[in-house]
Amino acid sequence: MSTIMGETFQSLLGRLPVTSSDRLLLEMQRAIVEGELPAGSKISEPELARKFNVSRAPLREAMARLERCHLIERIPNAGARVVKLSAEGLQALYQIREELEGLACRLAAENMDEHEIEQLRALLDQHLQSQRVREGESYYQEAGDLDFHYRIILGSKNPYLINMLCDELYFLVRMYRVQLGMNGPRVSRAFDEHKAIINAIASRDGELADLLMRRHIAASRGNIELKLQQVGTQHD
Amino acid sequence: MSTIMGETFQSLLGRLPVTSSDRLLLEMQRAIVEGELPAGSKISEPELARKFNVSRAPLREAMARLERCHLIERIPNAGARVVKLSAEGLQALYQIREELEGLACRLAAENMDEHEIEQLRALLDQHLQSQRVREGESYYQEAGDLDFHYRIILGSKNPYLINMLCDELYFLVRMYRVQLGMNGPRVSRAFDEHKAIINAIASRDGELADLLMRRHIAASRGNIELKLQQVGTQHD
DNA sequence: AACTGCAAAATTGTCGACAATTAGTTTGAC
DNA sequence: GTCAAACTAATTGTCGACAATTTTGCAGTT
Repeated sequence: MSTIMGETFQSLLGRLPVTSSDRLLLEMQRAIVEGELPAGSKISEPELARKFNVSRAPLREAMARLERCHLIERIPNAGARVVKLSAEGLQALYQIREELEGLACRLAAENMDEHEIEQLRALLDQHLQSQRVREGESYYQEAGDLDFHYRIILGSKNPYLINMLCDELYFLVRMYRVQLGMNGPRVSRAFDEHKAIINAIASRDGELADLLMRRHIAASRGNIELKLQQVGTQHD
Repeated sequence: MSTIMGETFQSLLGRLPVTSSDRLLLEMQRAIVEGELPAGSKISEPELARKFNVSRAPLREAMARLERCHLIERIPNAGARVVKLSAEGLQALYQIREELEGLACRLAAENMDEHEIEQLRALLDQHLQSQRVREGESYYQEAGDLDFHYRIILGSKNPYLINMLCDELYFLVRMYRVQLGMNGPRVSRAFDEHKAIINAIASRDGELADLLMRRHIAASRGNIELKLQQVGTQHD
């Protein structure tokens, strides 16, 4: 239904970005996730409206959607700020991720059809090749990993779950990953974990898939937590 | 920073409804939950704007927030419709509720302080008295039950979890409950389950509290599913 | 020097009108 | 008679300006 430019990023719930508000949302999401708009920085509506050459109406709508995915925080009559990354935030976010993606795995084991599972396997093989090419490189893996998680979440066939994870939580997850990176031995280990999860789903063992996904996410959290400590909490 | 007038009613994520958009949101939430705006009915922006004597700007913002809590569904250029209740929707919603509220219980057992637990106990006693007065009556219980769940969710101290459950999912839950009712022997049984959950939290047994809450929600789902079958799926 | 009150600036919230798409319908040609 | 194309109508999306609050800075007083 989408696949707009080869890149199958399910950015906007399946519909392609045509309106000004959509483009603004994508651009600002990217800018925040990649740190171009620094964490904690204040966002001025008139200023950004000028910068992007649009009126405040679509900008406000985009900001409402940014707030929805927790990338900005609005204080009623004092403006909006880009969210700050923190150890507490990471923990709170990943607590929910463990729970919801575990559920997604369990449901995916029940609801994904054989064809979807086969596609998921193909995706993993493709990642393994890529990994072999660039050893320990993290960036492409970052997108690939998300793509893997995306497909499982979609495979759960639960619309609320899909909405929550893909549209609300994942941009924050990406923000932590992009700004704190994922590399080292964790990369290849993640592949193995992915493989195990697929196997569990393919054998329709929802309980096992659930457990493996929780562990996978917990390990990922541990890795990011480490980075966060190294950098120190990013204060203003 | 907040706590503007002593009353810390968490109605709108902590801030009290002052703006037109806020009032619209509350009014439309109520109208949809109570069925005044029928499920599946089309929502016309100009029409509603006239009806509420406001411009389309705050109305659109309110509708964006209604979409966020799944009370309406927007099709890109074809208008918005009030969501329809269905057995599939109920199942999908309660799958997530079980997971997230189970987590909330586990976290509440860790993070609620003694004072909060004491207040929760007082709330339950208050409900028992009310119940004794009006036997089997469901409506007051409806609000009371939500209040109970609310406090536990808040007790989890996880902001993302609080946001998801209290601001996004609970209006739909209320819609199912209000339109399909909860009565009969389920009412008094729910009280006992609440009591058991509190006890688990008070004894800091997060695992047990988690389990009990999942069962409690599963039972509630079974009850509503029954009603849904009796009424038949509400088509247009 | 500190506090109170007022004023000015900035910001958010709201309005009415316009523009761009899209759906539905009518009309025309084959 | 059926298909197609254009026209009409309705809806959504966008704009620039205005209104209402809130914050900030300044002045005057104690």
